[in-house]
Amino acid sequence: MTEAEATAADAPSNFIQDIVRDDLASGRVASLVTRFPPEPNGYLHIGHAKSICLNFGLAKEFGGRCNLRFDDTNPAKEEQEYIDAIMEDVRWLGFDWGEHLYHASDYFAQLYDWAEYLIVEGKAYVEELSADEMRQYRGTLTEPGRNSPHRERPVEENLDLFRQMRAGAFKEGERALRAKIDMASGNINLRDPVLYRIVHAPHPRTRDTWCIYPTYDFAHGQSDAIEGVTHSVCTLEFADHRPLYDWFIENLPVPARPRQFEFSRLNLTHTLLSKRALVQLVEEGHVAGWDDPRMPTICGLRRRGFPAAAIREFCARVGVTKQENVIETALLEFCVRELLNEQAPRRMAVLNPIRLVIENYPEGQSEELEAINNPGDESAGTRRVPFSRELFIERDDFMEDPPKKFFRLAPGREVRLRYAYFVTCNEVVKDETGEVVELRCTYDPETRGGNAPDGRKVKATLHWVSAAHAIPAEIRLYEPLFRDEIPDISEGLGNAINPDSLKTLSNCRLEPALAHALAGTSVQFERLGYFCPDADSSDGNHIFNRVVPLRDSWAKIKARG
RNA sequence: UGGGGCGUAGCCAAGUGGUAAGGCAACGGGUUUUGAUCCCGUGAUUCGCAGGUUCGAUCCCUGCCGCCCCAGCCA
Repeated sequence: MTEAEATAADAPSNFIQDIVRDDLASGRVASLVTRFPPEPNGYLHIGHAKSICLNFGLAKEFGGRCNLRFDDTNPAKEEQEYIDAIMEDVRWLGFDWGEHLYHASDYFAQLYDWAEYLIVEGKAYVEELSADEMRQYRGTLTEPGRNSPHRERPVEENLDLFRQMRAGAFKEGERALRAKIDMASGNINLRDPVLYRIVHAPHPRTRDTWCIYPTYDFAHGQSDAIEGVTHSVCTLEFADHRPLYDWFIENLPVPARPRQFEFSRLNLTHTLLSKRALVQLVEEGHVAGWDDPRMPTICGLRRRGFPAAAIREFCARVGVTKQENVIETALLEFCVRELLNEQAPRRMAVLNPIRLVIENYPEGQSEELEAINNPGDESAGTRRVPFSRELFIERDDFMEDPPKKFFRLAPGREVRLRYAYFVTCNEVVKDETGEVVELRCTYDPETRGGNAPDGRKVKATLHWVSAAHAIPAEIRLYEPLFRDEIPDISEGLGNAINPDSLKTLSNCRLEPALAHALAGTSVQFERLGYFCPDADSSDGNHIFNRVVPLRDSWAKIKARG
């Protein structure tokens, strides 16, 4: 168990854990069964990760199980592509549903029978009002609805009509099956909700077996009951549906009595998590795709280099309540740094190179210096880094006329090159535009490895690469996709988007050990941040994503002035 | 003006009758061959507001205020 997981384990339990514990203790349920029920009409995002961690986490904690169930009741919107992507994402997050992979479509026959049962019981009827007319009859939030003129059809007629629906006798929208509950209910979900609608579209799994499909309300609770789900955990916006969920459970001969519990969904600053907004980002071309590293999708986060364990830790830290919340992205980044600090090997890379020539180091000579792979983990070992007369250092690490608090390299100043030598800047070479293009320095051979035998100290340690040995690379720096904490997209996405969300640096230099960095594995570029090879990389074309920068107190000092 | 949910620090979040945990962020200080990590320290005379009950209220009662969700044959 990592330190991070220990922290999460020590956290006080949330209200759902309390409910489960009580239900198990009282014997109301023998063992826990939860489910994660995505609709395969889009990609999973970090909000789903919270639900996945909750449902699978509960099952693991209490020795129960968690089913993966696709809520595939609307073939007009759903696709196999999404089903496959969702399974990949859930697995990547570290969860296993074992044999328990289900689809609401597995239950279409049973659901159909239950619909007829309701008709026979006089609790459902075939509607032939149009969607528009139904809206008229439904009333408003403050006014009760009126009964449909078809509400009192005889059972036989309803049965006949419903069977005709199933047989394909009608076009979409011409008929619908409705529950007969209460058109005057304050809860609009109880005003004779639609149970079945006609959809003439092939279903990804059942193909053309059906042309009528159950609605979410008619499918979800019954699916839970069929699967023996004991605790059906969903987000707050479904709380209004609970009375309907319970109505079906009470009025149908279902094999079990699942119960629904609601928690508040995750919101994150500087991003949007609604499926609609995410689709729009992709379709309008604001990002390169669902897996663009700026996207809050699971595949985007994965490509960016966020470890699954960091996402799990984040989900554990945000808590589970019924309170509306907007989590600062700083917490997510903290979880990523916490884990990567522990695990990521250290390397040196220069993002914005400036040449540094050591005048008293022999031309043509080079040597290898030993560097520690992870100062917090001795078992990570060491590596050798080539050093020579001409190096590159970070442009930000030199100032010709530095302010008081800047203690990196400057004319006449001595600093340490990490794991190498002390160097002193003697001369600044500029081009015709006045830009600094080269630093002429001398080094002290006695400081090999980074320590002065005479005990003299130096204020800064810089990262560097040997010019002749370095490998060129492109590095992509990411900033939040949206300018504001809570994006205002009322004028469209364009105005809300951060124009600097992606900055591409094409003149970067990496130490040779980075030539074989593994995809999906992050490394720390010392003093800069965590980086991860991008999928766009190819042989000889190294591309890295910045997962998250290191904390930077100099940046704060500089910003204050 | 209907129904449902929620109000504890900048952001999360415990506590639910005995005198406000913890994390993130922020800000100080120490260590440091990463201005990183690590360590130490600093926050609520107060729990949306107003009354009431009580020796005692964030917690119980009453009223008020604020925010979110619901009028798809989407989920």
